[in-house]
This record gives sequence, structure tokens and C-alpha cells, in this order.
Amino acid sequence: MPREKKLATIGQIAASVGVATSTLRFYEREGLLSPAGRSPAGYRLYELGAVEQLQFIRSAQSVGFSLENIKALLSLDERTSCKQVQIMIQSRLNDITQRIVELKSVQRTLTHTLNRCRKSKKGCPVLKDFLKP
Amino acid sequence: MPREKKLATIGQIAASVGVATSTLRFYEREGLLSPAGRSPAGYRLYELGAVEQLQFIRSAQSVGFSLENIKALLSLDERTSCKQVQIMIQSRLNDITQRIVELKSVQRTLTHTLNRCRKSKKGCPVLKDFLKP
DNA sequence: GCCAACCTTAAAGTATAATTGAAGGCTAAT
DNA sequence: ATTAGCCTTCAATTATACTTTAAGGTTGGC
Repeated sequence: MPREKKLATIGQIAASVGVATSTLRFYEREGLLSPAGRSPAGYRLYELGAVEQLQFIRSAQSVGFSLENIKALLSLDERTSCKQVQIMIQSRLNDITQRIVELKSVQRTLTHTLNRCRKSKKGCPVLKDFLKP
Repeated sequence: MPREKKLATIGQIAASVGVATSTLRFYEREGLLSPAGRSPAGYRLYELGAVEQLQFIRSAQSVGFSLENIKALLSLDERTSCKQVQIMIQSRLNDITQRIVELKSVQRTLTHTLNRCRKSKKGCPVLKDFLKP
């Protein structure tokens, strides 16, 4: 029989990643991270790998994946779905690229407006004629 | 005495800009756009310039100003506060520039990850080792 | 064997921003 | 007279990611 792995309580896992225990319970409800089991008293017991998974979640969040996205990523079968991962990353990349395009356009517009504003001798042109181009 | 200007009802103004009447009432509460007056029955009556002001609001929104920002812009005295407008635009530009930097960084990271993903022969590397660089 | 620190649940609350909707009742146009 | 449009106020919605609350039960160190 396989020997027991080391297990940690919710507080220990939470502390080692720097999140609140309530966040871990929330993630469990959302299907992002479940404890390996429960103690006789009902305490959640996590494998130490949970720390890694939490770090994965935080990393993915930091590049803009929503918890829903991340749930989808985590639910993939590692061997068969690299393609699916690529699709999700590509989709996120598309969003980001589009957003950058939009922001640059706004940047151009505002820069233009600011220059007009600076050159103006009488009265602020912005307040009459905002962002028309 | 100045002759009466043409006035429009809330529905007419709303329709010509493509917003809901409830939005106009909301803007009024927020101090963004008030009707010129009321009819005997209490109907809001707007000057036609309200359409322009609404378009200003939508334009400013589209480049990322919040309604609060816009309220501040609208409350400025046109003759004296071009400087203040410049400050607000510059501040928005700074936000945008920063956001673009962040997004590009994420873009690089994801592109890198995607390439690793594509090259991988056995199993998806992303699911084990996400975004570490 | 005591007490502080931990754990449990479910549901409700928080934050932000900008609307949107419902209820109940006048008004305008045809 | 019907109906579309307007009025008011107050509340609910949308989205996302948590956080808090209430009312307990459990554990571990001294």
C-alpha cells in the first residue's frame, strides 16, 4: 500500500502562498483547488502540491486569465490537450494585442489633443471640441 | 428679450445619441448633464446642445475617462483652466502608457509560453510549469 | 484541562462603475 | 380613449474576486 503523503491544513497552505484561508475555501467552491481529503474532524487536508497549484493560479491571474479561464486550464488533461492550452493562450494573446491597439489609438488621440491644448492661445480647445478626429 | 430656443424631450435627446432615457436621468443625478428646464407637466426639456455634450461624454468615456473625470472636465471654466485639462489628459496618458507596458510584458510572456508549448513533443509544458521565467 | 488559535458551514456582504428596471401615476398625441 | 412617452423613487443588475459574519466544533501546547 502507498504510504501516506504529508498533508497540510488550510491555514498552512494559505500562509505559505500568502492568501487567506477564505480564499482557498472559495477556490474549492469554484472548482479550482480541492483538498486531498479531510481529517476525522472535517478539517481540509491538502497535499503539498496544492502550493504549486495555487502559485499556478496566481501566475495565470497575473497575466490576465480570469478564474474561469484558469479553471478551464486546470481541467485539461495534460497529455491530450496541449492544443487546447495553445488555443487559450492564443485567445488571450489576441485580446491583449487588440487592447494594445486600442490603447495606442487613444494614446495618439490624447497626445494630439494635448498638443493642441498646449498651443492654444485663447481658451481651451478641448472643452469645445473634444476628440473629434 | 432672447427668443426661446428649441427644446427637446428626454426621449428625443436619448434617441439621437443612442442612449437610454434612464441614462440621461442618471447623468443628471451625477451632475453631468442637466436639462435646460422643465415643461409645465414636469418633463425635462433639453437644449439641442445637450446632444453635443452627450457626445462629448461618450467620446471621453471611449478614451477611458471615468464619469467622475468627465464631470471634472465639464466643470472647468473654459477660459482659465486649460492647464487643468492638460493635467488631466497627461494623467490619463500616463495611465495608458503604463498599461501598454504591462500588456506588452504579458504579451511577451505568453508568446514565449506559446512557443514552448508548440515545440513540446511530450505533454504540455504549460500545465506543469506555467509562466516561470 | 484550559485556552488561544485553529477549523467548520452557508449565506450575505464588499468593492467599483455605470447603468437598468419596476411600480405606480401623470401627459401628449392621434 | 387609447397608447406611447414622461414622471418619481428606490432597488436591482452586471462582472469579478473575494471577504465577512454568525454560530459554533477541534487541536495543540503548557
